[in-house]
Amino acid sequence: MQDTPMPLPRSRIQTRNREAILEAALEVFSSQGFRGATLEQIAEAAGLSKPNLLYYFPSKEVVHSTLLAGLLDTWLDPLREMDAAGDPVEEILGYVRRKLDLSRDFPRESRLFANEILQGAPRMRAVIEGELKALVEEKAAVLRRWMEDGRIARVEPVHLIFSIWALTQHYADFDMQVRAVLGEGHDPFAEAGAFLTTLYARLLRP
Amino acid sequence: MQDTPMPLPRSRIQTRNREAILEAALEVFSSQGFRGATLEQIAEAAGLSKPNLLYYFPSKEVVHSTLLAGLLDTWLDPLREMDAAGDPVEEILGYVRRKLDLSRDFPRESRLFANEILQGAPRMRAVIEGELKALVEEKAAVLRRWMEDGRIARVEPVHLIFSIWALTQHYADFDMQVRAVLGEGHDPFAEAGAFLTTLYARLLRP
DNA sequence: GTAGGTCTTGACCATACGGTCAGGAAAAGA
DNA sequence: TCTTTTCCTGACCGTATGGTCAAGACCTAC
Repeated sequence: MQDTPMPLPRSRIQTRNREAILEAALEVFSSQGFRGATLEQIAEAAGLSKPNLLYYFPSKEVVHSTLLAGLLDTWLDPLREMDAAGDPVEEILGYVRRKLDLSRDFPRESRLFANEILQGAPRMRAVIEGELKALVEEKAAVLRRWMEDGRIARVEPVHLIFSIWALTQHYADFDMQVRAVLGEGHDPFAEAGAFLTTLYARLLRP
Repeated sequence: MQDTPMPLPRSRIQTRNREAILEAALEVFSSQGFRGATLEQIAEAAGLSKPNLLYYFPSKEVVHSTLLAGLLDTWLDPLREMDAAGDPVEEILGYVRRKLDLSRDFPRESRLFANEILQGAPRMRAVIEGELKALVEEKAAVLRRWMEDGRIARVEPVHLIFSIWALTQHYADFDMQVRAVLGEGHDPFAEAGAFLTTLYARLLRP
């Protein structure tokens, strides 16, 4: 259920194959969900046989958990970077920008995460109730301070953060729908960037 | 793959059992995804045996498709109701309100839909590229008109609609995360209602 | 009541899937 | 080179799952 905590030494082959497996698993899990994915599919996408995959990871569960574990930090970093000492509107717009960039550059990771939460986060509950919640509370306090100082408009800070998650992740998770509705000749992420900048500038103007 | 178009006569038992199956299937599919759900689970939740379930529906696929088919209209109705003749801000806020009510009252339907889009909408592509796209274009034209008449601020209309989808559906699809971060003693949907009203009022003020 | 249709089920089937294992191929070390 | 360790695979196993079927229970109309 858990990878060895000790960073056991890894040969070049180990490193290469473990990476190939995780890359392939990301592709398959994010587009098929945990139960929808098969070890066969993952192994093939990684250019290995199924037993060989199971030589590097003891079970399907562990592959999935490893992927999720590596994800959260990347996902939270943009929020961590929001600096209480900076200019409020710039800091928030910067956060929106960085989060949208993640959606554009790592849509599979976003969908993997979405899949997990949709199913009730059976494998991430602890992390969400711990690390994630703590970070949100910390940053909500920063936002509240800015509001009290009259530097941005007053809105419920936690829901402000939710709105940023919802709006940015939508473009990764619902990519198919977004592109279908927009039709050809659009750059969803560029347009989203412009739209979201306007939206938050207007919302936050004191 | 498709239900009989003819509304064939149904006995009371047929009606009751088909309904029980669809209700149970909604519960299971929305929380486990298509492949994660088993006929056994659905049958049990419906109070039937597996072969009996298969007496009413020829396959798992058909149960799922039937569910999806019945969904889209409910999902699109709030947008359809947005009236070009009404007051712009009121109409848009009314749409947001109705969509948020759907998220609150039919979260399972929202998650079923989200699951489907996440996997690339293999069973809904046609409908999204047809009906959904057409409706969005129609309403985007209404919004654009309102902008040209100076009755609401100028923003990209289609992305405005996307933002409403993203923000309202987030509270259904990511319910688990929202509640975990908010902690006890919160009413996510009530708070979301207040937040979204403020957000769109400020965004749209001419 | 009873004949004819509707509904229900236990037993069964084929396949897919996660996972194991014994042994061979390939590297790495001596 | 020879030995040891790491890597890889074909064949296999047990279980879960979607789906079938023959036969019986239950309704309902006459």
